[in-house]
Amino acid sequence: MDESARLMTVLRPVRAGNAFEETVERLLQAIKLGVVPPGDKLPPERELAVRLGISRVTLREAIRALSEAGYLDVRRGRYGGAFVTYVPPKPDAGDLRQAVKEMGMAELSDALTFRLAVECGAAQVLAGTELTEEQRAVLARRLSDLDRAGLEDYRRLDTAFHLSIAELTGSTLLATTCADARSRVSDLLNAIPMLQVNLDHAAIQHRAIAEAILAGDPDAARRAVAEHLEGTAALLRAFLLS
Amino acid sequence: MDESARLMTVLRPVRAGNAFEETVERLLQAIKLGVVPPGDKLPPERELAVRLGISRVTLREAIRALSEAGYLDVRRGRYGGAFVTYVPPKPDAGDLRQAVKEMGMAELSDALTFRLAVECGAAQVLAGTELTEEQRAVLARRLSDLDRAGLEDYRRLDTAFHLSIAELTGSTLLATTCADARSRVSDLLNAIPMLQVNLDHAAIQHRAIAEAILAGDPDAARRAVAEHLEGTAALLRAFLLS
DNA sequence: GTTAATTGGGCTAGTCTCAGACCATTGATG
DNA sequence: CATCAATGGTCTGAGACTAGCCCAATTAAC
Repeated sequence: MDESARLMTVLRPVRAGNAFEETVERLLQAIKLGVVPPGDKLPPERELAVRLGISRVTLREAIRALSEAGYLDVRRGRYGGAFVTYVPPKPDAGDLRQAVKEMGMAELSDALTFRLAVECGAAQVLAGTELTEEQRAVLARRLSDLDRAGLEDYRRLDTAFHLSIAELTGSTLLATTCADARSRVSDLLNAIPMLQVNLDHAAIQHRAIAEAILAGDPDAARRAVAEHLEGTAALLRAFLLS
Repeated sequence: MDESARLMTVLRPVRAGNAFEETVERLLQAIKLGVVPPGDKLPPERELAVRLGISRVTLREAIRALSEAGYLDVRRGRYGGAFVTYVPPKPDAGDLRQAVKEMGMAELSDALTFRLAVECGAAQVLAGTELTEEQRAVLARRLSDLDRAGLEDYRRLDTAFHLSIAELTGSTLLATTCADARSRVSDLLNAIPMLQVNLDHAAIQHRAIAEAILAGDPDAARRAVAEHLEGTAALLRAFLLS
């Protein structure tokens, strides 16, 4: 609360790391968020390097690192590419404690608060928008995909549902921010055991979120998202103490 | 709404530009948000370079560029430094149209949506928190500073009030995101003429925001911020058409 | 089989960026 | 008026990053 708190905020590091490190982070985000699902491959190196705005050399270093770490399987030749081999580890409370330990409690709390704010904001904005039939269909589709998901695909489709809300606002900034917020907690979410009672509960909350948005009720949308995310956060704390 | 919208979102450029360009952006943000007010100086080069995580050479290039552009006055010797000379230009509808033209309508709409979402999210989160006496005092202080502000300081203190809300949540991520969102529209806000009737209106809205937060009412806080920002956005559009 | 298209693998010369050392200037203080 | 601490100004050698080019492997299609 210092007068110069804003100095710390604005005059923070310009770059989070070198190009190699940032590229690894970004690819890991694509993999862990399920943007490129297991079995699919990344775009060709030349194209990907252009998209990411880095040289192919740097991109290849990042891909090699992820390949050695077991996230990718790189194959040469036509119809080759960097195939995603990563599948989220089975939920485990030990992994969870380990992940939180590496992260630190302050950072965890920061990440959870951040996610709560931006996802509530996105839902509220979307609920306050006149939606086209196509937009409504996309949202409904994501919800039904999630409802029908098996345990294998649950996390990926859950991510897809949540991120779709931000994407449907049409704001690129908001979409990237929500993706960033989600990826900061994705390892933790993956470590939470998936009990049927919790899944049922989440399904009801997801439906409430979609309905509030479709009904054009920003307050209800905000409340529904807040309730859902606070429930998830509580679950996380519970398994941390177990 | 394409299935691969998420590919575009995640596999976007890793870096917004080279170190020099990003540093100029960041310093400009500090100056335009009033984090370093006119007449004050930036931290010494050596210290600033460490904070920004860049070399002194690169930092000096950025400072020289801003100095040549008239934002800074650099003086040597003990008690020297890079002094901020920038004062926001007088509001002008022509400047506004010019700024919007450079920005593009799509980007403008993105920035406004983004700001709406993150600032509402921050207010909602803060309202849902048990506030200490110190936190309440900071918020009240920022509000009264703004109420007593002259036209000279109005924008800077308005920024301070808005950013304090995010800072008080204790989330660094949220604070930096709100600062980023604000700086994307700060040139536009500066170009809006400050009519007394609008200032009076804004003062009432600011008070409503603070009261909702202090009362611990997330829905009211969200609504108050949304109303305030939508009012500002409407004002902006009005002057764009004038 | 042969071919051709696609994709990963690797090299090089040039530019950007960095860390660290040293120089030049200023002005408060004794 | 001499001193000295704080600050900007400058240089250099090393490492990171890039653009562009060509090579190697793979496989569908003929």
